[in-house]
Amino acid sequence: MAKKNPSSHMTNIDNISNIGNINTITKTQTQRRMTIADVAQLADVGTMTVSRALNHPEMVSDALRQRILEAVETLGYIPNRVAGGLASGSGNAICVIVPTLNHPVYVPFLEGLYDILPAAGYQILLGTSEYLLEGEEHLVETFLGWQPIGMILAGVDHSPRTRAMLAQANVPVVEIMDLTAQPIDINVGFSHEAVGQAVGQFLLERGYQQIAYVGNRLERDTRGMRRLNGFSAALEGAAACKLVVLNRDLSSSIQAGGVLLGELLETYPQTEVAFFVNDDLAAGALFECQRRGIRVPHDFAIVGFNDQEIAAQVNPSLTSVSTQRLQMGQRAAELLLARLRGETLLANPIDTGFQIVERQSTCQQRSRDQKPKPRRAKNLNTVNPNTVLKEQQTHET
Amino acid sequence: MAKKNPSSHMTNIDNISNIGNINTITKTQTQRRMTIADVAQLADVGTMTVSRALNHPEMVSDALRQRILEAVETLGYIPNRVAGGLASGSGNAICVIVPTLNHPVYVPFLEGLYDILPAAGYQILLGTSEYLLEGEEHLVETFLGWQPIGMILAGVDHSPRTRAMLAQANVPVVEIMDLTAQPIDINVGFSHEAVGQAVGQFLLERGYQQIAYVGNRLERDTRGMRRLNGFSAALEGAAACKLVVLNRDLSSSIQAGGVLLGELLETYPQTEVAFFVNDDLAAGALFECQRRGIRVPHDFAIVGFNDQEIAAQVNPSLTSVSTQRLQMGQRAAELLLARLRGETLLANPIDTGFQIVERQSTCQQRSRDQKPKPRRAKNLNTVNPNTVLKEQQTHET
DNA sequence: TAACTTTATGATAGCGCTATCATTCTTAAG
DNA sequence: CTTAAGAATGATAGCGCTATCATAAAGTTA
Repeated sequence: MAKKNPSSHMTNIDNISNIGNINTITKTQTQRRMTIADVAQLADVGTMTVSRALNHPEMVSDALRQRILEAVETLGYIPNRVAGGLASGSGNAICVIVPTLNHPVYVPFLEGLYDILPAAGYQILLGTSEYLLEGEEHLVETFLGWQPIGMILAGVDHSPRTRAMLAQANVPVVEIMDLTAQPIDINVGFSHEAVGQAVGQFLLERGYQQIAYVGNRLERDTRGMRRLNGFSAALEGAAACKLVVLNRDLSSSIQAGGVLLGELLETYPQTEVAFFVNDDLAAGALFECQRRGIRVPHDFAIVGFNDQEIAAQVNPSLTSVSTQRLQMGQRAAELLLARLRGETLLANPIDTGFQIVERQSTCQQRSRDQKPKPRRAKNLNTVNPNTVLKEQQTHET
Repeated sequence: MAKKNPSSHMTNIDNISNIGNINTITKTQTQRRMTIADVAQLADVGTMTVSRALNHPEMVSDALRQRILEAVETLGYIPNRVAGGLASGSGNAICVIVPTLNHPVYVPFLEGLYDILPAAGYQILLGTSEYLLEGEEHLVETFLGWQPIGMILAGVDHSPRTRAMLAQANVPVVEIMDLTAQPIDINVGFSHEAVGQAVGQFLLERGYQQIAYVGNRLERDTRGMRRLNGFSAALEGAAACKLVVLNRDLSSSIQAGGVLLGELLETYPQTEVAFFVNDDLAAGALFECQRRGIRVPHDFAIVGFNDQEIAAQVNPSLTSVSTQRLQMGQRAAELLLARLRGETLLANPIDTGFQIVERQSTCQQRSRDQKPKPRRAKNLNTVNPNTVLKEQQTHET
């Protein structure tokens, strides 16, 4: 086959752009933005009446409200919330800090927030700390300048200055995705130690002994670290059991999973099962196994974390730990709103729990010498991946 | 094996929370937030000097600046940007509207923005339109109330009212992810028609005739629709060629890909290749093929869109169309900043182009009766997935 | 030394809005 | 018919900051 020209494409922009001389800086008329005074004048009322008509309609007579709304329409007036916030002494910004957007885990959580907070009239300011405490500190400082009425932080580890600023700002704070005995204020999450413990227990019960924990940038990933602690604690009891930890500095992703698997098998070829810090890594490891002809779970078993969609969909499907991410976001938002309304929070550190979802990438009973046939993966997609019991039944064939 | 108790875990919250009577509403001292006046008083200067010391340090003598910074430190003063923005007449918010966070495509794009804009001192307000023009309209209205100095919108389709509001607000606008002949202002993206065209051409060249386009919520997905238009146009020329379109209302995801594949094969069993609206769907279809024992690409070929990481990592790897998402975000941010600085933009509709990345899920030359052996997928992960030519060489064996 | 810059600082007046209180106009009660 | 109570509206004074101009202090030139 002849070498093809590289399939790179650019539309002919000339054809598209030579429509007119748009796009130079021809924003001519610097028309003043409409203010509440303009509306008041047009409707022949005072500014306060306009303000009321928009914010407390019930306080204004029908006739005037009608006239005012017409004026608003005519002028295309949009209230300046910055000024409004300043005048009323309380803005409506809620600041949210997550480690990264790059990891699909934070997305459902954010969705939970975006479902609720904007609908309640609040504006979300989002920032990413890149897993750095200093990043978080800097964001908190910046965000506080926006006079937020609430803050939502992923994680319970914060620099002292972060804590100091939050304390002084006197703003409701929700810490999320993790559980701590000393929350700053509100705390919604689950215990990562407990996850590690449970998975360790789970693997022991299934007869695994040569066990690996595979992470990525664990120095920064305090939650991954905490799972490791629980994991390691669970395995400590078992005498025959050996735990190795592999940790590298790759940008966490599917491909990294493949790379890490390669390293793991080179360094510790006797490893029977690996618990990965997330499902992307686990999936990457699985794909690499497929390429190398390693049978999963027979030759090598895989456990992921987060129960992302990919875990349920690959073949063999991945055993993982499901967490209530959307729910965490929603609960965080609800609790914050409740606090803003001045309500007393009954239970505070809220444990949203987790579930080990057992799928095909781990054996139900590891038998050291026997060679069980790989399981058929047929019709898995008709099984609702959200129901643990069903999925477990699948394995009971 | 005995039925295990469902592996659901909750940490004992009582153990954790009964540390003290934190967490009732015990935010006692409603200490007034520090203002610039407090700093001025402590440093024994005027408020303007404080303002200058913080915003234009070079205008203040060393001695005073020193004293002021100390006072700031002592009081833990954080400037109120809301008030500052109001006073100076120009805020520093930049509003960004994307269809969803749920789709990994928008994440690298947002990263591009978050790389550049906050570093330049701007605050990003992010909103999701959920693929609805009314959603976008509502967000634009809300956002304009924050007196943004710039807006970045995904897509070039907007409701008339959205356009009107943007026009009246007189704010620089960047439309992104798509290309149009009539941009509102700045436009960075690529042509989805051209993508469809190119993929159609690509498949024809490889000898495919029974071709499907598989989408999800195409009514809303104007860009997917536009790719379909280009695709269909490209196939129109070929006489023997038949195009079927499958479109459902599922929440786009890997699982949906499997479902859609099932439907496609039931309804049009003779289909040879399907072009999916995104890689998640394509991957889901691939996994379903694996479960059904359908050989890809021999029995059925798959083309995805977006060149997400999963496309390169699954086995067989997926042919897809790569787009410059991170770059689009960065360019958008840069162009917006340039415009804010008052610079003239040379080229305006900027076409960031695209590339068809040929991988293992499509045959290089479809031979209707011959049965080529499935290709080995070995060592694919040593190939840099960002380099098209290398990947194509892989196929030239 | 007078006249003129230059540099550093402060006083003042808003930015666009809303909280508050005063005023007017109704309506009900005595 | 008077008075009290309520409902609707407006005038005013800030919210915390910065633009602007005025002022004071210091340096420069002839």
